[in-house]
Amino acid sequence: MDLTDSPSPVQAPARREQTAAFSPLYQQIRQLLLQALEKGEWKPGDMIPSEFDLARRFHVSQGTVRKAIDELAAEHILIRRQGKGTFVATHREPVVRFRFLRLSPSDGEAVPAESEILWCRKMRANAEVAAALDLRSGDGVIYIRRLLRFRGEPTVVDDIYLPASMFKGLTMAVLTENDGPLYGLLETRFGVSMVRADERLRAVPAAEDVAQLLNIECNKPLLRVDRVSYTYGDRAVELRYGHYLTDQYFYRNTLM
Amino acid sequence: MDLTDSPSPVQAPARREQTAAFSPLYQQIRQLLLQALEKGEWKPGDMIPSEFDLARRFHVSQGTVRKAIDELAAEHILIRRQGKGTFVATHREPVVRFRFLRLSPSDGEAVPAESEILWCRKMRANAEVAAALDLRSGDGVIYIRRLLRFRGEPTVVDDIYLPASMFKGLTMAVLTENDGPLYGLLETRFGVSMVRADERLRAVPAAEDVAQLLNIECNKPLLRVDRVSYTYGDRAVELRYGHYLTDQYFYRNTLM
DNA sequence: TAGTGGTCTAGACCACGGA
DNA sequence: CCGTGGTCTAGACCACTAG
Repeated sequence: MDLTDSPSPVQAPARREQTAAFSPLYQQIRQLLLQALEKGEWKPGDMIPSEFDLARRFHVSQGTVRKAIDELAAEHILIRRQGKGTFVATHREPVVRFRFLRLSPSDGEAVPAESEILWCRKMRANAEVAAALDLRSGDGVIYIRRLLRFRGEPTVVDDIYLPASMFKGLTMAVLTENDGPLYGLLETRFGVSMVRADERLRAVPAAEDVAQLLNIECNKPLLRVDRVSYTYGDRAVELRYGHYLTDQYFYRNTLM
Repeated sequence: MDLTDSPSPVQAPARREQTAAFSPLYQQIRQLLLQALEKGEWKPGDMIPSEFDLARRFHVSQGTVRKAIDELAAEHILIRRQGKGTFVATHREPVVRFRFLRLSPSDGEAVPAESEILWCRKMRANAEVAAALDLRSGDGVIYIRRLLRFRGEPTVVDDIYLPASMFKGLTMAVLTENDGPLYGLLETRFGVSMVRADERLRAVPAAEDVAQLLNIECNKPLLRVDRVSYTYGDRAVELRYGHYLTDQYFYRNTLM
């Protein structure tokens, strides 16, 4: 029984100042679970302890742990499997990739992307990149340009910026030998899990270099997707400019 | 105490066939609540009965009602307000509109849209419209074309198709005198609440008529948004083709 | 002060997966 | 068969709002 997290349980909610910000027990448990994930106590794909074990560890009831896990499951940070246990989500599972790559074919079946790495080099962050990644201008970043094909058709050009300090050893060779999703690589090799991303979409004319890669004429309309990805604790760890050719594919979204 | 919904409570989950599809009590309650909403028992903006009242009505515990309401609140169909009650969501609240109109300015503050109705006429559904709205080709639909401006700048052209049978009396005059959101009008005047929408985004060159309305040159890249909106029970009730000018605005999205 | 939603508990039992 | 998550209950108490 591990008590290190809370020698005197967690802050008892009963005895608190009326004026203090009220934080329910299950939210505190949620934070403790997030911290454990951040520390790497459980890795993507791992099963975490059972609800009763966690309840003992945190000195709360199983129902309270359950509610904390409910929230993390709703955020797709944890995944519950009845009869088996609760697991740390991983981008290696196709169901997760599906959430982050939102291109679907206008007709026909969805098909896995074929990725070709065109560039990978270290450089210094300009003001825009630095601002997005919460770095200082001039800090080291890894720049990756890649081309995605579906059924052999060039469809997406991605320009990706990652903080160099977090991904030491990420080279062309490493990227090329990885045949799964990029986020899967970042997870297993660097221990960084992407949990959320904000995207901004615009229609833009194709620049010359992108047009060449996609085998289209210059100035043809492309869907440009600017993405900032976050890991636990809302820490931005990736800036990505995507150019999507949407003749045969579309970006799907559900409003609720 | 109203028992009409369930003279013999709801189906007791304890005594069911192992092979039968298992539906937890709280899901059955959720369905009953949805049916009540669909019947119009509570209108958008209304407060629904308290959790304890509903528990008595359905012969279940308050906790079970609570879980049903939790789900409907997560879907933004109901809205909980601590200390006040639980309310039926309405598109008149700005917080809801914000979820369905996802354009944000590249810089500066968000600003309300000014809507100008350009067309409103009844016509017959072609195959594409009929398929999207689950109608037969040739069924009556109402076609609306409108222009949205932000700070006076023409930014969005929407072509909207609605089943005529559901929106009898929806005319140019009705649309013009309505100064709130379209979905608010459909709610209060026709009792149809939009609960969910699926969108498909592409980059396309501006057609001539749209370019004129947006005051841009022909073939300039536009973000085209095809939307199908649903009311309770996954019933499609609106097909909308939007053309967004994304020079000063972008479509925002969060991946989780 | 009353009424609403929100939290937390303890316990019983069911559904599911795997040994 | 056991261990996991999933459901349901009853009851106590807290937090928020409004009259």
